[in-house]
Amino acid sequence: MKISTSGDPDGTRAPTLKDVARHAGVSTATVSRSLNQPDRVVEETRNRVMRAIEELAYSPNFGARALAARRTDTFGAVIPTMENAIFARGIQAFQEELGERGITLLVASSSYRPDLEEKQIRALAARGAEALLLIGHQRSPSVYELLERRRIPFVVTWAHDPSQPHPSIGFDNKAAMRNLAGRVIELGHRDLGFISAPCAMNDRARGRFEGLAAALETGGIDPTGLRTVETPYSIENGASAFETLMRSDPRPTAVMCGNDVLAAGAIAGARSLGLRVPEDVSITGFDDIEIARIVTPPLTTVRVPHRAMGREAARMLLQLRDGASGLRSVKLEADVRVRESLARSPDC
Amino acid sequence: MKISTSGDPDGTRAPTLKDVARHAGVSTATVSRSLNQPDRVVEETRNRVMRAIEELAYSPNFGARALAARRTDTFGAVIPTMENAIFARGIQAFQEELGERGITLLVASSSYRPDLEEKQIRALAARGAEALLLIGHQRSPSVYELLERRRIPFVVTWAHDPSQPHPSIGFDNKAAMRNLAGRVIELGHRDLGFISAPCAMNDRARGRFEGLAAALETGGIDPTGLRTVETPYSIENGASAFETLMRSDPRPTAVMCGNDVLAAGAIAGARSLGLRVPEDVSITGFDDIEIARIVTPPLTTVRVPHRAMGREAARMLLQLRDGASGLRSVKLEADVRVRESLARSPDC
DNA sequence: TCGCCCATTGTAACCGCTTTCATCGACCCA
DNA sequence: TGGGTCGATGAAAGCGGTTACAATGGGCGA
Repeated sequence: MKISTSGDPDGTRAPTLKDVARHAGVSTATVSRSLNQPDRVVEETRNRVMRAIEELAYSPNFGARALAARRTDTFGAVIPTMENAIFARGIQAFQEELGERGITLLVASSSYRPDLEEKQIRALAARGAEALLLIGHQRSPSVYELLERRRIPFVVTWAHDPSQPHPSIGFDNKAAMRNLAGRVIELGHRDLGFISAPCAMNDRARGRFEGLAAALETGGIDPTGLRTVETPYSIENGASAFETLMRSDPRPTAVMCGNDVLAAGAIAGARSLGLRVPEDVSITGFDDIEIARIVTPPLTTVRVPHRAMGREAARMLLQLRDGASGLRSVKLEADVRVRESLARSPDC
Repeated sequence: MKISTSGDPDGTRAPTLKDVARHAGVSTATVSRSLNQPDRVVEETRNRVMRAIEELAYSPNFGARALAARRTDTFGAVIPTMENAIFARGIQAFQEELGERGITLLVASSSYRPDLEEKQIRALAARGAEALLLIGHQRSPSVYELLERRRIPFVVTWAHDPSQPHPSIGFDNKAAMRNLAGRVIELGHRDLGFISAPCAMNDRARGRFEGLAAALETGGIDPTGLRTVETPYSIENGASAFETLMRSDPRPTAVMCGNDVLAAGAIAGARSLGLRVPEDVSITGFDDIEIARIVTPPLTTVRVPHRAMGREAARMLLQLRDGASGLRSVKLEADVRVRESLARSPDC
């Protein structure tokens, strides 16, 4: 057993290209080529190298490789939360699409906090992310400036707003909510409650609110009668917001929620108040995540094109990274899914 | 405006330390110090440097920094899936604990596939992960060998099995399931169904199965009467497995599930078969994730110490990274949570 | 047999950063 | 006033890879 000559008597240090080269009796260039351009190395040599790699349990240092090759084959995504499944399906599709192209995805979450989002974006940039997926349009101009200056292509998802300057792949939150609210109103509901995510710095939440407001106007309902509670996404918050709304007078006959998680909480809240859904009160959600189908009764909600967004975002980012420019935003459809949690108003 | 002298007429290249140094009229060493040991640089100089950093929208290249400093301050975790919330809370706690120590977490998922898990572990190692969190004991010896040779400390979570050679932080899946099954049997259930995750390469799933088998034996019930379906975790699979089980004769009066996701599916399946839970059939889950409380009826399940596992894993890994050795496995408690989905057998 | 070409491999510069060591003054005390 | 000390800064050597370019030698045609 030969003792390593470079100060590491312990054997503690991870093996490097140089170690492999020495072990195989070739130069570092040959090892590198064996790994990256196998056909440029004659088979016998390559086998020797591979054996050395095996024997030393070598794996290349990603940072060093990225540094030398000026290529990371890494994309990033910053999503508001991983705690519930809102973004899971979309990110999964995004990842699958990238994986097929040999690209690794780094996912970070911002907890819906703009400052953390900026930090995460910087961290991903520092780690060499060559393109980024972001959620929603709204963020500090300094972030856009950073991305611009670092020439990091990005795409906004989960929203579609042609008035925004940045390319996006998503759906019209406002229109979707307007449709859904239209259905609710058609069923005779006049006293509505709304449980929303905090709208500050969340254009999706705001869009949904505006959609609801627009539907009220169209339906000839006084928008000042709308009771709204803003609360972060969670089952518990949904339940307690629901209970708050139910204490208002007149009591809502339908409670619409900014997403399915809040709506699931609302259903739980209804149960604990002894109210039947939808006989006593209708409840709607948004997103059509798995939870929507398993609560009792199943939720009327808006089906969001999760997987399509992820897939399209991947395609667009790949093109952008490869130098494409002037790509157009993609608008996907988000349609209403009627299930049992919505029924005619008991007041009718 | 001074034109950069190093071949980058486009300004395309991300700014480097050198650019900042030149812009601020100092050496690269000073810039580096301003960032990493601010007190070793006189205030006026530091301000100049910071301004330059700001103006150039500089952020350090992580790979290069790691390379030079031989430190990444990055830990990794490989979990089987991100699609449902099984691991979300634990990982969240893990991340929080690490974040307080200035450590970044990289999370990868293996889709319950050993080959992918190994690949992800290698990828994390290549990215410089200084310690790893893994789920369950069972994996190829070559993985353990790799970790050993690369001297990457790791900890196994979501399982506790003192007979295993590697340190773990978790609970006894078998004992927990045995307890739960004991309750079920006490309530008079004799004909049981079990919906399990695929047991191959999943020691947690197998432990749960063994716990159930042990409880049957203790209860004097013929284990060959147990109907089992193995299926990957998902609501849909839970529902169809439930329907399969309900076609067996004698029909189970209680269906136990390997986790809450399958159980939620089972409840949905019961609904679509027109069966009442728990009057016609009892259903139990495992994990006590959010979903357990919001399905109707709420699930009887096993409360898993998600956050404690994540927190303890972080602490142990920090110690291991800092050279500690001989740390002992930690056994946490996982106790039964009785809710309405479990009732006395209708056969009684 | 000689010379040329090309496939194969090696040499060494460089990627962006940290860190050791040397340098340079300013300041203090004798 | 001279010498020693010490804090601030700079020069330069790597960290572990990739790759342009050079060197080598075997095969082939004339």
